[in-house]
Amino acid sequence: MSEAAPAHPRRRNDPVAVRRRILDAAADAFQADGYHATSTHMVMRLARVTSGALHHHFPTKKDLGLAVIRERVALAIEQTWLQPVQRAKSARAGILTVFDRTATALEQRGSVQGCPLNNLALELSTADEDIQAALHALFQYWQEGLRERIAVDQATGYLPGRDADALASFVIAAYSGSMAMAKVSQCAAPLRTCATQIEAMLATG
Amino acid sequence: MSEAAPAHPRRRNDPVAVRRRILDAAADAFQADGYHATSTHMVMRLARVTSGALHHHFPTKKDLGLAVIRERVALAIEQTWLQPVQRAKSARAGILTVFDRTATALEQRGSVQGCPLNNLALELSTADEDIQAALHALFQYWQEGLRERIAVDQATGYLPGRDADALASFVIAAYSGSMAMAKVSQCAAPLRTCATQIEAMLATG
DNA sequence: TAACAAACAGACCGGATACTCTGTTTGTTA
DNA sequence: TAACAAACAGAGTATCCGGTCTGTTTGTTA
Repeated sequence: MSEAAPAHPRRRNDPVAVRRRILDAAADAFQADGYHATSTHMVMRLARVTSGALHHHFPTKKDLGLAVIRERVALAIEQTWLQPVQRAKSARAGILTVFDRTATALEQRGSVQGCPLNNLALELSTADEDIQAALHALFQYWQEGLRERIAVDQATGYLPGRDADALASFVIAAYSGSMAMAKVSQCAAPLRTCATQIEAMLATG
Repeated sequence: MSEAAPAHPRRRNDPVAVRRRILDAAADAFQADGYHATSTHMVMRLARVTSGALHHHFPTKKDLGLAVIRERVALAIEQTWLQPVQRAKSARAGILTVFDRTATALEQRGSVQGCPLNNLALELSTADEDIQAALHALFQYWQEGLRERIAVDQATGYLPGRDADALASFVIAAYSGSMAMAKVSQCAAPLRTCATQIEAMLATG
């Protein structure tokens, strides 16, 4: 009477939406404060859900962590790395675009929280086998996406060199490391420096 | 009667030795499990000290963390990076030696715990101002040591290029990032790959 | 419409965690 | 030798944290 039913009738609180709220809140909190420093109570508050709801969707904190890695961190890599690199006119241009976008975003944001994958990777990869496996899979996904694009450019003559996989690994390492330095120094300079070096490297081959 | 007094008489339990034991235990535990995942109780057990002793030397866990960063992690950087690079016949040779030694050590060790500075940096640099400052100072110390050596090589013609500081920053970023990847993949391959790329880079300039 | 299960709400709990506090030994100093 | 403080020993505590458990609403299905 007071509320109109949606076109496709659903439960009062859409469980999919609740699950998404929890995942968003957890991803934000893990990114800002780290996994261990984030309490489930904090996630409940941020997502505006009760303990019952949280544990209905994610029985344990580890389940929540795994879901964040597989559904949020993976998405971040897809969107900030793989898609730009695939859509750019060259692997080199794509990589430099990602560095530039990231640095610019950090400068505008004011604070640097770092790369979500690296943050969780360094904190958790030695703690739990399942989480380590999930993180490892993401790094491989990242590297494989980059490798493919580099291989395309090499085939069409845009890039010299031979070992596309090594180059992909190196680019990811340089990005991860410069993000770590940016986080500690709270400025984007290490990222810009890194981009310049990689630019020169991909030019001379 | 049952115990002989030392040459220079001291208290029964040398407080300096106790402090060192605590610091060693904490450094190991932080490196293996991370700061938040390590409880003060665990540090007490590993160092074989009581709560009274621990809190006498380090009133809070944060004090302990700061001391580990300033007295243990700094030492690690000095010993594994700065000294080898300074003593090598060239910056390039020194850098490659460090990569090779690290990779070899990891291969022999079987497990990869990562770079202690990076581990703590990504976990804590956004959490506490004092700790962030200590970590930042260490990165600068590292970068400055590398920069000096690179500048020397450039002056004597061993290395081309101009911006020694940018190069130092890049090398540290690449090392940090490849250590992160090594930790997640639990193998030294990313380090070896990274070393090869840097070798080529420093050769062609 | 009766049975059933998904989706919570929210009180409750055992254990852990960082830290405190009091007492005691021991070396130093006045 | 008396006073004092460093260097603990170890019991105790407030708080928090992840997780459980029971009850209730609500949509679906037979």
